[in-house]
Amino acid sequence: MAGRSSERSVRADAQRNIETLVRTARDVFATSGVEAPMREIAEKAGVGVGTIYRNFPQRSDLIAAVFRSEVDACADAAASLAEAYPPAEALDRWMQRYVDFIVAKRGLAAALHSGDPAFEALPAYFDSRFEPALQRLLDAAVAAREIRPDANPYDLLRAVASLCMPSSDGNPAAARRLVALLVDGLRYRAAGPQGDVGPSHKPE
Amino acid sequence: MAGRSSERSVRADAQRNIETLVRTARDVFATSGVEAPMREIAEKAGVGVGTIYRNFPQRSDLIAAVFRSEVDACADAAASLAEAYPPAEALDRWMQRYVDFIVAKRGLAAALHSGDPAFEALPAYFDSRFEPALQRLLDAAVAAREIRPDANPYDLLRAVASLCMPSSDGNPAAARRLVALLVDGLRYRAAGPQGDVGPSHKPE
DNA sequence: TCTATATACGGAACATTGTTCCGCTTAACA
DNA sequence: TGTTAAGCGGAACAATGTTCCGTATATAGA
Repeated sequence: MAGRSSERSVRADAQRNIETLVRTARDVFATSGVEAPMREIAEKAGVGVGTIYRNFPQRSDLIAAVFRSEVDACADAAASLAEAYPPAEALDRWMQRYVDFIVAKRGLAAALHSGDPAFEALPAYFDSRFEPALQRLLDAAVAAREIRPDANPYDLLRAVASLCMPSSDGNPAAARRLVALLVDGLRYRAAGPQGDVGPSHKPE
Repeated sequence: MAGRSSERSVRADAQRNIETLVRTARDVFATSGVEAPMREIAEKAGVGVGTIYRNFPQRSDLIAAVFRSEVDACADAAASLAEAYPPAEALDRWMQRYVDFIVAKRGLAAALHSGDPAFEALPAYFDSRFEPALQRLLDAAVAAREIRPDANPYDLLRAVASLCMPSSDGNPAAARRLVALLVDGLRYRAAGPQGDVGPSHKPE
């Protein structure tokens, strides 16, 4: 489990299976919900259930792995977007990407509150990946004088998540519009006076 | 389910069993979590599983019934408290009662987002019971000039629920303190200028 | 390249739990 | 008190999480 420096390195087929399983589980969860049977995932991945349990001792471990992998994918998108677009546009696009993540993973998010110990560390992981990613986008946009300087990633992430929660039931489009509005509010042109437009962290 | 005026009235033992089951299920859910086996509930209630399924065709129906019953208990407490205490104190006490409800029913609340059709109507029921109950407490306190007039029940209920969400993981005491602070903020003495202290509904 | 062996695999078997079914019991009414 | 239908208990069934073990194979070393 630890490094590859132990007696024998991890077998290549095992590594392949782990990756295939996480990818397949992601798709199955998206299609059939997070309560999909393990057998179905095993079958779609072309492995036996034993293989799943070898790598993910509990069902919740597989769910957690999918969640982590999706967090990674979304967080990594920040760097790609930052390279491909001007700061403000990269920020816009990443926010929409983040909305997609929140909406798509609502089912998983509900499972997180189930009290299963396998999920304990996930909120911290969420923050540890998303806050730095967003911070970098914000910094770049501020440096380019494209947005107001007084927004912090923690509040923004939570504000967007909150905006998505109620509306994601019906139409994701509504959530996207709300978030677009919020991000627009960060821009200089939208805030003549330094009003309380963007969500900023106020201790007290 | 409807009235007692149909052919034969509901048999007394059936009625008794329904009530016992809801009460027992509430206790079992509180102790063993909302995923407790039906058999355990049946056993603790002293009935067979068949009896449960006669009255609650699906597991989720029993959960919904427990939720509704707890909402009722909490909402009804408002009237009792209004009779027993001066308006502002009744409000205080009911808010703490509501905190207890939110904290205790977090497990159920997570289940509500599972997409099960049996839970579809519960949020609406939640509002339909709590908003009028709190509205009455607020009106009384406003009439007695004990609190600011510009708070609405919808925002207050949601604000308190939000306050409880993160902190309820560790210690309910923290949630209670936060809510106490919030309710204190409603009082006249805490708000010299008409600042934005209490949560008030701002369209826009 | 070939062999030894620990690693990993597949899937049947087991355990737990939601749900159904049906023969028996009993409350309600005349 | 007898009739009847509602209600009851719990065995049986079905679905699903998890374990186990005989078999297959990737890897290291000769």
